[in-house]
Amino acid sequence: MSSTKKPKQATRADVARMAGVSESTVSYALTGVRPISEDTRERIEEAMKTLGYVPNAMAQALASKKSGLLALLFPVGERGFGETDFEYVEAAAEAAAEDGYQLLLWPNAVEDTASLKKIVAQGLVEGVLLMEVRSQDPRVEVLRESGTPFCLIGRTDDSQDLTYVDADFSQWGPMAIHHLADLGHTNIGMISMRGELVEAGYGPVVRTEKPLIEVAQRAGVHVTIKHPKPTIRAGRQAFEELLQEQPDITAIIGFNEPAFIGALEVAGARGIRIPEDLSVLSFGLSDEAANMTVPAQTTINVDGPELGRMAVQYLIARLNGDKKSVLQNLTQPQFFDRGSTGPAPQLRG
Amino acid sequence: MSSTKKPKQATRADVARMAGVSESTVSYALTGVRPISEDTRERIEEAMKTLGYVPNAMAQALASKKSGLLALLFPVGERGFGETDFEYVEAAAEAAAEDGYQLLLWPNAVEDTASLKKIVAQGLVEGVLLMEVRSQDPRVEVLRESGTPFCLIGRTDDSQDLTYVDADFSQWGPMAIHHLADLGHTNIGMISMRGELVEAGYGPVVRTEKPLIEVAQRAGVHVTIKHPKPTIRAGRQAFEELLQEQPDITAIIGFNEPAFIGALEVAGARGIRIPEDLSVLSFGLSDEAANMTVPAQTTINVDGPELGRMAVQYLIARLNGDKKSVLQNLTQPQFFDRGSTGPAPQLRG
DNA sequence: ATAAGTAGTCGACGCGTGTCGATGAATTCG
DNA sequence: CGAATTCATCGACACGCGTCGACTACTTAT
Repeated sequence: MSSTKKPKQATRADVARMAGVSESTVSYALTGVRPISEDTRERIEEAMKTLGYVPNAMAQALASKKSGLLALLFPVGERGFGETDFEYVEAAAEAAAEDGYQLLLWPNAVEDTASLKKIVAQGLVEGVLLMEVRSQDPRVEVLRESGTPFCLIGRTDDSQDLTYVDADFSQWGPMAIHHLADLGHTNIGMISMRGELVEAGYGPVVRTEKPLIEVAQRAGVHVTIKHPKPTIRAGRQAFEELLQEQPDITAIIGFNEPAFIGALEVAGARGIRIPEDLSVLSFGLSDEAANMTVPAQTTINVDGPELGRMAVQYLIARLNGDKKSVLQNLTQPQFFDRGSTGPAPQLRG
Repeated sequence: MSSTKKPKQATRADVARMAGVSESTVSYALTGVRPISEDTRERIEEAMKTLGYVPNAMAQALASKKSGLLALLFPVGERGFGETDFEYVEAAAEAAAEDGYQLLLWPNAVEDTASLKKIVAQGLVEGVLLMEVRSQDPRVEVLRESGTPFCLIGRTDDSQDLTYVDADFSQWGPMAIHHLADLGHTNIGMISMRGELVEAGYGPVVRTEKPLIEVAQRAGVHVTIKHPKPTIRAGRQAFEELLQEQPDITAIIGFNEPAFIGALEVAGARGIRIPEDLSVLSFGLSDEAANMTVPAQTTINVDGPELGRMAVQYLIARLNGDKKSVLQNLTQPQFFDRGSTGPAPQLRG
C-alpha cells in the first residue's frame, strides 16, 4: 500500500503560528506590499519551507479578483482544427505560463453566446482568447458588453478598435509572386479555396488573393486562379482545366490542401516533373504536410507559435490595464524552400 | 463609444434581497440540498433571472473545495506533439465540458517535479491528466504522494494499480498481419521506429512488434523489420536494404513516418506500383497525413478522440470517489482502408 | 524639543460561496 | 390531544487569502 492519503495543505495561519507572527505579516512577507524586517522574514520563510506552504490559488483568486486563468475559446463542430492551429495553442499555453497565467481550453460553438455569457459572468477567467474568428462574430459583442478583456486570433470585418493578432495574408501573394517572378515564371496557376468562401468574404482568401493579383499585374505575371471544392477529385479537375486553358503555365500555387493533392496527382500522372517542368508552392501548409508529398513542397506559412505568443501577450497587456494603445499584430509569413520551385523551363540551359 | 464598463456581477446577497429571503435559502434553491417551497423558489428564480445572477466560480470553489478544473500536463521541449495528440486533447476538453469540468493546459517538463508539486499543492485543479508518459515517470510518484487523482495517457512499466488509458498496440500487428495474410501476402517488410527506442524499451514499439512477430510466425508469414532513424534519408536506405535482403516482399508496414516517406519515394523511383506490386500499410498515421501521399495509405490507428474521452471519464470517476474499481483501458485500433493494399502479386489473375 | 514622518506589525474585515444547527409551523402518529 | 416528525427557512460561520486602518517604536526635519 502506498501512502495515498490526502495530506492537509498548510495555510497562512499555520505559517503565522509557527513563525510567531500575525497572518497579515505573512501576507506582506509574501507579497512585499509592506516592508518586513529581515529576521521575521527569515523566520517566516523558514516556516513556509518546513510546512511546505503554497498559497491556495482559489482563495487568492477570490480575495484578489485575479485567477490567473485565460480562456481559450475554440470552436466545436466547426472545421475541426488542424495541426497548424494546434501549433499556436501550444505556444500560447507556454507564453501564458511564462507570465504566471494558465490557459483554459474551452470548447464552445460560435453561436452559443449564452454559454459565453456564463463563462465570463462566472468570473473564473480574467481574459478570453477567441479562435476561428468570423467576419461577423457574435461573440465579440458579448465580450465587449461584459467588459472582459479579450484578444482575437483572426479578425472581424470591423476590427479597428479591437485587440487581435492575425496572419498577414496580404504578404503571402507578393512573396510568392516575387519568388516565382525572380525565377523567370510569367504564367502561373493557383488552386485556391472554394468559391463559396470567396463570395462569403472569408478573410484569409480575400486578403490573400487581392494583393497577389495586384502584384502579379505589376510584375507582368499572368495568374489564373481556380476555386475548387476541398476534395481531391475537385482538385484534379481544376488542374486539368487549368492546363487546358493555360498550357504554358510553369508554376502553380496551392491554397486548398485536398484539392492541391489532386492537382499534384494529375501532374504526376502526366509525367510533369517537379520542379523541372513545374514549380510548386503551397500556402499555409504545415511542415509535416509539406514533407509528406514527394517531392516535399516549398511553402509560405504563418508563424504559428509567434501568433499564439503574441495573442497571449496582448491579452495580458490588456489585463494589466493597458487600455490606451492599439494592440494589433499581423504576423509575417515564413518562407520554407523545400526545393519544389526552380527556374522557369524556357530559361533553363 | 461602446459600453465597455465592467458591470458589477450580482451576488447571492442581491438575489436574496430581491426575493425577500435569506442567502442560505437562495443557496438551497440552487443546489436542492434542502427542500424549498414552490413559490419562494419561483421568486428566487425570478430574481436570478432579472439580475442575471451567475454563481461566482471561485467562491464556489473555495467553499466547496471543488474547482471543476482538470490539469492536462503536456510535455514541453519533448518531441513536440503532433496532430494525433491534439485530436485527443480536443476530445478530452469536450468530454470534460460535458461533465461540467474544464481542461487546463499545463505545459511542464517531465523532470520538473517541483513545479508539479506546486501545481497540485495550489489546490487549483481537482485532478491531473498526464500525457507522454514514460516507462519510468517521476511525475507519477509526485502525484501519488500528493493524493491528487490522476490518469495517465500511456503507461509506465509498473502500472497495474494506476488509472490509465493507452492505445492497444498489441492489436496493431495482428490486425495488420491478418489483413495482409488474407490477401495472400507471405513475405512482409516493416519500417519501424529507430533502434534506440527499441533498446530503451519504448512502450509503443515493443508492445507493437512482439505480438506482430508472433502472429506472423503462426500465420506462416515472414516478416523483416528495419529500425532506421526518423529521417527520409534513413528510410530510403532501409528500404533498399530490405529489397536486397528480401526481393520477394509483397507488402510493407510503416511505423516511422519520415522514414516511411523515404521508403515510398524509393518505391516510386523504382517503378513499383501500389498496390499492384506492393501493398502498403501504415501504423499511427493521422487521417490527414494518410491522405497526403499518392496514393493515400491504408492505416491502423489509435482512436484518438476515444482515448481522450476515456481518460477524462476515468479521471472524473476517481474524483467522484470511485476508489475501488480498476480503471484501465486499452482503446482498440481503427482500420482505415484507403486502397493501398491489395492481393499479393502471385495471386492476381 | 516638538512635530512630522517611516518601518514594522497586528487585528479586523471582506471576497461570495457551502453548510450546519436552530427555529417555527405544519403534519403525522399513537 | 400531546409527542414525534417533517418541511421550510434563517442566522452564523468557515473556506484562505488580500488589504485597510491603527498602533508602537524609532528617525528625521524644524
